[in-house]
Amino acid sequence: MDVVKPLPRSFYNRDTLVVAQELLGKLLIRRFSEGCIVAKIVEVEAYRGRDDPASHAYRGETPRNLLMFGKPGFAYVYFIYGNHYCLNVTSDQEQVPGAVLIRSVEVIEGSKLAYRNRKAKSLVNLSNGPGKLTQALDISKTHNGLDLTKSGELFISTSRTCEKVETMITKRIGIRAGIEKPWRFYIRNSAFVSRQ
DNA sequence: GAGAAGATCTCCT
DNA sequence: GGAGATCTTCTCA
Repeated sequence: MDVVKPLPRSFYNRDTLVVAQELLGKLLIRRFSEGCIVAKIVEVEAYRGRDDPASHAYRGETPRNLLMFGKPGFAYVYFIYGNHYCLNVTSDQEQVPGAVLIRSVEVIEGSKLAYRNRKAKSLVNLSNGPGKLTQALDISKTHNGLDLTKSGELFISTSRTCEKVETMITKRIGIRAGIEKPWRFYIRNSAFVSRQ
C-alpha cells in the first residue's frame, strides 16, 4: 500500500463536472492504526455554485460552505437529517465554488474494518449510499477540511487496475431544486450504485 | 432566539 | 412504499 500516492491538487483544480466524472473508479483510502480500507468510488454527484440551486454554495458564502469556495482537494463533510454525514471533495479553482458528493463506494480491501464500523447484512449494503459509506469508513465532522492531497488518514488515489469505466449520466437524487441538471455519474453495471 | 428545511437511512406495514 | 428519527444550519424577526 506504500506505493499508493494521493491525487495531486491539479486533479481537483478543474471544472467540477470533469472532476466528478474522473473520480469514478478512483480509490478512496481510509487509514486506521489497525490497517486500512480501500474503496472504489462508483457513484458521485456534482454540486456547483450560483448556477446550481441544489448546491450549498448557491446562496453565497457561509461559515458552513466556506470550504466549497476555498482551494480544491479538501474534504467537505457535513451532517444532515440529524443522523448522517456526507463526504464531499472540493473542486474547481479557488473562489469558484464546487464540490463532488461521493454517493457510494465498493469496498475492495479492509472489509473487516468496514464491518466493524457499520453492521451490514452484505458488502453491497455496507457502502451503497452517502450516509452508509461515511459510517463504514468512520468519516465524521472531524474530517471536515482535511487535505486529500496529503497521504494522511483519508485521501484518494488513482486506481491500480487502470480498468476503463463506463460512465452513466443521470439526474441527481434526493434534492428538490435543480433536479433537471444531469450531474450524477456512476459506473455502469456496478452493484454498489445506490439507485440504477 | 425561534422555526423550518434538509445532497438519508432504517424499520414497519 | 411510507413515515419517523434527530440535529445542524440558515433565515427572519
